[in-house]
Parts: sequence; C-alpha cells; structure tokens
Amino acid sequence: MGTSETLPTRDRLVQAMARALQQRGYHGIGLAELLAEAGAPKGVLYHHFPGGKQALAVAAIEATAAHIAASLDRLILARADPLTALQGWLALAQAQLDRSGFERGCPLATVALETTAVDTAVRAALAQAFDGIRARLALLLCSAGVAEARAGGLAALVVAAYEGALMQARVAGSAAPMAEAAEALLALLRREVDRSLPVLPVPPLPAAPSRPRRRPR
Amino acid sequence: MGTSETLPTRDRLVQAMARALQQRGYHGIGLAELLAEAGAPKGVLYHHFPGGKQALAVAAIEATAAHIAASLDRLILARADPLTALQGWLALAQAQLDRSGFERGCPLATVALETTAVDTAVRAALAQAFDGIRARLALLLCSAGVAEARAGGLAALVVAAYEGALMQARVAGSAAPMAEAAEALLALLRREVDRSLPVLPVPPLPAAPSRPRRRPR
DNA sequence: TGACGAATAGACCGACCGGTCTACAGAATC
DNA sequence: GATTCTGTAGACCGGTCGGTCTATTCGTCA
Repeated sequence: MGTSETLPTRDRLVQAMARALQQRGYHGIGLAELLAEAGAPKGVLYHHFPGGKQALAVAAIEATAAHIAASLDRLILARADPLTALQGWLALAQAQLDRSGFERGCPLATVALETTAVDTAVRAALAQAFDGIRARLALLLCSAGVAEARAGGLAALVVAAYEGALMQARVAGSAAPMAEAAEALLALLRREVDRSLPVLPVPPLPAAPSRPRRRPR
Repeated sequence: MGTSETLPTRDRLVQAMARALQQRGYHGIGLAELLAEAGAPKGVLYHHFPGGKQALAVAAIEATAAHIAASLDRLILARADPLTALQGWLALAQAQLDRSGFERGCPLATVALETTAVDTAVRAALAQAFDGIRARLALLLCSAGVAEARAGGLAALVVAAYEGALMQARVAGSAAPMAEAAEALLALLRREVDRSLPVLPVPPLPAAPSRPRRRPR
C-alpha cells in the first residue's frame, strides 16, 4: 500500500511523514519506521532536510496545507452552491477517515496539539496553514451570502467542527459523531444564509450589530 | 509550581499525567519528567499502576472525564439560561488556555489523536469520556428548547467546536479563533432555539433549496 | 575520461525510553 | 518483638531514540 515508488525520494519522505502525523503524531513515530515506509536510508533524510525530523515535519505540514488549500480553491472556483460544496468537503474528510479504519484523520491536528511554544518552526507552519484554510472558508461563506463581518468567525467554527468531529469519530471508531456534527452544522449554516438580510442582534457580550449584506448568489 | 505536595502520591501522579497530556501528549512526555513533576520515584508508579504509563494515562483520562462531567452537571443543575451556561463553559476553557500561555488545552484531545486501534484501553476510556460529555450537552440543549432529535447532533457539534477551537487558538497563540468560533456557534444556537417549534426541511445530501423563513425576533 | 557535486547507503553513537528489580521504611497484626 | 503488607526509593537493563559520520553510486559537464 501507498507511497508509490516512482515519486522522488524527497517527496516520499514528506508523504510518509504526513501519513505518520495523521496516524500517530510527531512523537509517536520514529525515524526508523518513517524511513522504512519511505524506502530510504537515514543519510538521505539529512541530505534533503538538514534540520532533521522537525524540518521534515514542517515540510509535511506545508504540503498538507497546500493540498487542503488547493481543494478548497477548487471548491470555490466550482461555483456550485457554496454550502453544498462545504458539505461535500466535510463528507470527503469523513469518507477518508472511514476508509482508513478510523486511523487517519487530519495531519495538522495531532501535531498542533503536541507542539509547545519552543517548537517555533512547526508552530509557525501550522499557524499559517490554519490561517489559509480559514481565509478560504471565509471566502466560501461570503459567496454563500454570509455577512462579511460574520464570515471569519464562522470559518473558525467550521474548521473547529471539522477537526473536532474527526477526532470524535476516531475515538468512537464510528463515523456517526462526525456525520451528526456535520449535519447539524450545515443545518445551522443554511438557516444563517436563508435568513437573507435581516440582522439579528447576536447577543454575545458586546451587542454590536453588523450592517446588512446582500447575497451575490 | 502546581501539584500541591499534600495530595496522595497516586493522585499526584494522575494529576501530573493529565497535565502532561494537555501540554505535550502521551508520547511527548517521558516517565522521568513525569515522576520529577510528581515528586515520586519510579517504583511508586508501578506500585500504584502495574500497567505502567498506559494505565496511568487511562486513569488521567478518566479523572479528566469525571471532572468535565461534573462541571457540566453543575451547569445543568444551575438552571440558568442553558445557552448562557454553555457560553460560560466555553469562555472558561478559553480562559484556562489563555492563562497557561496557550500551552494547556484539553487533556483528552491530544491523546485521542495519538492513539491507534491497538491502544484499546486508552481508546475505550476516551470513547466513554466523550460519550458522557455529549450526553450531558444534549441534555443541556434539550433543556434550552432544542428538539430531542437534534440534540445529539448538536452536542457532537458543540464538542467538536470546543476541541477544534482550542486547537486553533493554541497554534495561533491567541484566543481570537476560539472566541470567534464560540461566538459564532452561540449565535447559531440561539437562532435554533429562538425559532421555537417550526420544523425546517434540513436537506441532508439532496440539494433541496429551502424556503425563505422569516423570524427576525 | 576524469572530476565533482548531488544523492544514496548504512554503520555507528550517546542519550533517553519504558520497565523490572531489589532494598527499605512504617504501620498494622498477631 | 516478629511478621506482614503497603508504600517509597532508586539502581539497573535492553531497546530505541534522533542524529552524525564516512563511503559509495549516479549524473553531468569539462
């Protein structure tokens, strides 16, 4: 399975690391196992990544971020109903987790929780990755008719739901929690959109209402 | 700092493990560091936990689950406005993360993503913990006026948002993503509740456009 | 063909890993 | 007072960790 041997060695290393991050996390995988999966000896790792394991992890994070960003861009460009597209995105992630026997979730989430403040390079790569994802989701939500002022917060919520739902499905060994959470989120989002323009007071802590926004459709 | 020395040794071990899981994850912490923080020698660990590191992790997970469940029970019993209570719960988690310099999130999430299917004991403890949390949240939502059929899915969404938002705030080194996601979630939930009874056609996969609904409160 | 850098290959290293083992201190039991 | 059990203490072990080092192969260009 996997890591098609035709890929350049460097890419096989990155791919193996990304996969390992999905399944076990940064500290859960050893270099020996990693290199065995990539079919590469030790020297080649430090040739391509003088920074060692951590540098490889950064590369894997960046590759993953690029991959997710590209898939979101494709979704945005497709111009289908944005919320349906979003639903498809969530369903895809769920299907991937399911297909892997609930072992492979998001490569970003695990390492995000493992790192401390001293792992500056990894943290920076992760922060950038999530920023990019949130920005694209906000764009998608705007195109669905969500007020610009709300799009950022909703994007953060969508990302959170994505990651948190994957996590629950993983430990449950069942797609149910993810499916339910995704469905609930989509239902709530559709209402937010359906309500067209009328502004609600949204009573958080400060009660600052936002301007009306119309739907480009 | 911390781990008040008056606690029984066993409890200090559990507490140290829970804290380590928050900060670094299961594989990220070594027994030596763990024991040093608990102020205990190695023998005492295997005296109280013959199952070793993994058994200690299970105990830490169960203790955490009990702690969270208790705080939710308190919230339910308090009988204040359920959504306000929920908002307070999310704000509390955010404050804790903030206070720790964005190093300590949820002890369950990290280990949940690190474990594989072979870690049966840990997985079982985690699954039970999340089931309990979801059940209590569902109860809370029901008491807020959410239809029983929806409560389960919404509870899964709330848990997902909780964990995913903590993760984003952590890597961002800022409470902003969590605050935004929580606010967005609460706003959506308030609408769900405000809409009283009327049933919407919640389109699952078929892209049936829903009718405009007007209920601007 | 010779030269040279890029890439591959793996032996090797000290540090640390989780876990086992023996020794001992203190309280309870008889 | 001897025995026993619970809990504390830490030396010790084999294995694995991430990382370094040297040697060799490959491709390219002079």
